[in-house]
Amino acid sequence: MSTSRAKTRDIGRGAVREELARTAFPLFCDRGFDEVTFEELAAVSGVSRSTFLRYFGSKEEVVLFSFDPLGPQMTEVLLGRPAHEKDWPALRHALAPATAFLNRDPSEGLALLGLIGRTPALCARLREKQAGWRPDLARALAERPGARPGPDLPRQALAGAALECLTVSLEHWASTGGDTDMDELIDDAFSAFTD
Amino acid sequence: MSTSRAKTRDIGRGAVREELARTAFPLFCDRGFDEVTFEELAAVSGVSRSTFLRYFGSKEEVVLFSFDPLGPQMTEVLLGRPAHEKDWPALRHALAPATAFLNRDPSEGLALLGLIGRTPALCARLREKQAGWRPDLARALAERPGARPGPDLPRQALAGAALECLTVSLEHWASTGGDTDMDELIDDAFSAFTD
DNA sequence: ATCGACTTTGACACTCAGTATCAAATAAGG
DNA sequence: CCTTATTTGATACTGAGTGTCAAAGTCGAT
Repeated sequence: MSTSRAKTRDIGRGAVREELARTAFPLFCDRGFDEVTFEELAAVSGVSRSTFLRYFGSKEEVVLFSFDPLGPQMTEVLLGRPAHEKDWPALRHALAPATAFLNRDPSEGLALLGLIGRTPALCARLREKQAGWRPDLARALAERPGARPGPDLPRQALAGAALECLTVSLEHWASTGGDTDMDELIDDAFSAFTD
Repeated sequence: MSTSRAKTRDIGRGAVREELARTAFPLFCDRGFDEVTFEELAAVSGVSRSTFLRYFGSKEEVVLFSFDPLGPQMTEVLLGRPAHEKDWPALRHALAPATAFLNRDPSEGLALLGLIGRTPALCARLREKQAGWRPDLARALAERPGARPGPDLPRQALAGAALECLTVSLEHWASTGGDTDMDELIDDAFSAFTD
């Protein structure tokens, strides 16, 4: 069947992307994102420049594609929160996939955030990704069980603010070397709106 | 004196930038940001490609440099708010320079936001700029008259949320063709956190 | 008005990201 | 084994952004 062939192909593609990104990451950290060319990445990975470029639409994607699943995951968590829970606490719980992703291997998460933080191009692209998650979270807020109908704008604002809380918390977490608990930081950021 | 010479030089530089950007803007709107090259911009403006590039570090700057004053302006407004005013309302007032900038000529503001909205590279860069304003706003929150000392994170979160309210409001304003009042939209976004 | 120091300009060359094309290699299915 | 679809790598190209240099322009001082 053609759909199953396509499916296995995508799985293989994903695995290759992960492998290529894994070999590329140390180079970025050592020499700086801007100082590494596709040619070197290809050489280190043992494929041609053409092939490397076919797996990643841009150099930024090599670093940031691993964030892609977070948007859908956060949306799913949000939709699964109980009906009686208020929007703001529900959004707080929806950030769990992000913290889980970075806490899986904290030292690597730290290296990743550090690299992004000192590379403007990566900051910009990650923010772009986050901005793409916001409408989905807002829609999930509208569709959650027990949601009251109303205008869209406040939900967009809440979703955007929640993601911004995540951003500032991660920034602070990375700047302190990861020795504070990430979830406590996010709680602090969130509580700025409730007390 | 060398400082006054330098000052007049910077004024001249700013005027040239404004002029170059003015002639470039219609081209971007007509043909799309990515389809216009520096060579064409230079040709239309009557300067060489080299000169054009010396005035703008990147093509995105040609469109976005006009947002640069907003950060300092918003910070200044925030610092001038009365001591008894709570942080959130004060931040609401601090967004005034942004609305003023776009409402000065609404149809041009609409064209500007439209161009940005349909150009991912411009979205990303503008978000980068906004992200740069956030720490300044947070610092202003800490330094405003009557500020209570405390951890930095909540202030960063508040400042980031305020800017996000601005973003979603402008997005909504642009998507509805500018026929709703911008300040009412921002009020709606802000009130999502107070009711 | 002319000189001399400084700045701006434009021409040129260069690196690298990203796109497109095509032929050879390779894998999968019958 | 053969056919067909996919992947790969080689090559060439456009355009962004950087750097250098010599010519042109600016401005103050004499």
